[in-house]
Amino acid sequence: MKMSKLFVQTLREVPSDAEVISHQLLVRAGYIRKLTSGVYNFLPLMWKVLKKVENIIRDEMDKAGAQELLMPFVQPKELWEESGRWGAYGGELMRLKDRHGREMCLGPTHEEIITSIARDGLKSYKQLPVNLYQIQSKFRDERRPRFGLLRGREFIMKDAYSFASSQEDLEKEYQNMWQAYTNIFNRCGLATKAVQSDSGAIGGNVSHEFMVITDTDAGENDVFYCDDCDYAANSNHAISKLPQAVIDGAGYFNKTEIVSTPNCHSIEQLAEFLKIQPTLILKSLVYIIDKKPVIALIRADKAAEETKLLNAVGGLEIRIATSEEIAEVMANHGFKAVPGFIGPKGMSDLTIIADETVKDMKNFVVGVNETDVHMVGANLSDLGITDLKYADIRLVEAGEFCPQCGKPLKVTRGIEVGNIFQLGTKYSKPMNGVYLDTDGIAKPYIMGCYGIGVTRTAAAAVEAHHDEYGIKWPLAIAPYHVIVVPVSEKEEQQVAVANKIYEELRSSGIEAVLDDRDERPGVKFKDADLIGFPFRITVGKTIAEGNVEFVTRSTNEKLVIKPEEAISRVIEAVKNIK
RNA sequence: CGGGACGUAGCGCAGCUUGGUAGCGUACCACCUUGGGGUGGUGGGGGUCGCAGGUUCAAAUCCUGUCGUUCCGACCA
Repeated sequence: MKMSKLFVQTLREVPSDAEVISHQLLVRAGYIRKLTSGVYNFLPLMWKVLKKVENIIRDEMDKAGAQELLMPFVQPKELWEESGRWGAYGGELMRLKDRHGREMCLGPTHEEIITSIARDGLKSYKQLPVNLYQIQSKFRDERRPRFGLLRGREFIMKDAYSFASSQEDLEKEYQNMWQAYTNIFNRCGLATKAVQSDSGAIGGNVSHEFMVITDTDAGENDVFYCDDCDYAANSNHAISKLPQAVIDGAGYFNKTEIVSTPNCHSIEQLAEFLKIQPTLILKSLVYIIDKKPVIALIRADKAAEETKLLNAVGGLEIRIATSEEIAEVMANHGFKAVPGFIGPKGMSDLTIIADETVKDMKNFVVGVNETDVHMVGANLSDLGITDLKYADIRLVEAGEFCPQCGKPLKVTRGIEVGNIFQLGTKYSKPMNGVYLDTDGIAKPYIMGCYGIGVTRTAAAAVEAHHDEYGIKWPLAIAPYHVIVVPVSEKEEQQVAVANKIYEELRSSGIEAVLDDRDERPGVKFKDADLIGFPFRITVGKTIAEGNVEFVTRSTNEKLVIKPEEAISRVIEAVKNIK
């Protein structure tokens, strides 16, 4: 491809709406263009990158025995009602009506469709196990699209679904996909960590997320991991062992009584006022889960993790209550305490979830729904709670100890590029996706699903590989392998040699660009760095000695070598990725 | 969805307070210049000032509404 004809417009300035580096660079280097919020045009350079990522995925999925198909993007409401998700899936599901008023949605994922395909075709245990996948655009009407391709509304995803007749076969396929994913991300030049993750409100099934570790804002997930063993988990799923703490207030309080604690609105103020550790305080939080108030109790030096709490309740939507809503809950129970003094007392008609940390607390401090006082030396029996459910709803913090080996946990941020999930019969059961087993009995498929964000993977590669000048694509997913740059279009010898190198590269199957623009060298170099060609062959004044300059973008290492050697280095590198 | 900010040329922005010819940089076109890290100059093309309504002799500017974008909090590939 000649640079003069390549469809790319580079920008000097950062677009005002681009927050993270991958978004900024992909726009500046002419890969993407926003159409509307969370929806992007993939321009020719981007499309080449995406196709390479897709083809790596295809190759590994096919090797792993999966079969590619393609399902529709627009889906009928009826299937979603069968699975129960028409109601359960929130605002992310883009719903629309056709001209006859039939309700449809844009596919955010395809469990319903694949299950309907499977139940038509997979009738016998003899046909199982099977793994089917597609690579396709998805649409999720995100509450807040941001970070460019990292969280778009329309994005390209590889989604695979496996069907098995036993849990053992499912687990075998799960491991199979785990290995395929490891291969895929390695080939894309991305180091990933597989971490345990939350698997949604329904069912306690197994799932792992593949995270690209980037300690920047672009990593939206907190990942806790242990250096001494293989433990790694998303913050919404992580567990930990806690260090020893003072959790019995017997030495601090002689008896159970109500004491005055004026203006102690925060845990810090209260702990300081009473001259105790926060570990002796029971914190009471009010959440709104599926529109109903829920009381969460936790030792006050720890924070609640909302996804865990949501799962403990079995709800779909969670948020912290506003002060108005707290006032309303108080009023409904005959209290009028302000936040800071609320507690579970007299709230037994509400769902009350207590964190595991609460179990061992004794003679603690707790709010009793009366402003400016707390009960000290209290135990749960003093509060008249009749119904209490214990669950782990605690947010893990760095420095707590690994649940497997007891060493301190570390935290980092990660971009989730893939996820594997043991679904079980979550969809096959309600949708009547069944096969006949050896005993002649119809049984639901035991399913798994496996996703990779294709567009997100490409963006994550930019997050992981760039410098102040631009992108440093891993060779396997770069739009082109090499750019050949004659320094001056006026120098006949430079132009002639550059042309010859370019033609030789092309005839060797190398994806090359020739920068034939009549631009100053600075412009050409800046564009080459920004766009991120893995190799640059510059033909300049050193051609007088028969040499060219060979620059490796990943390291910015510069060599002055013969043209033939530059060519063979590129050919060799490209051979090694295939 | 709640809270803040912003909509003026492809991109980045000024102008608005105090109403009166729509500007700057960059990108694009032409010519000259320069030729190893976004060279310098001259001349050009390109804008219903997000949209609608209102006030006014006159609205980018003031008022009302609306749509869009974006940042901060709860979900996910």
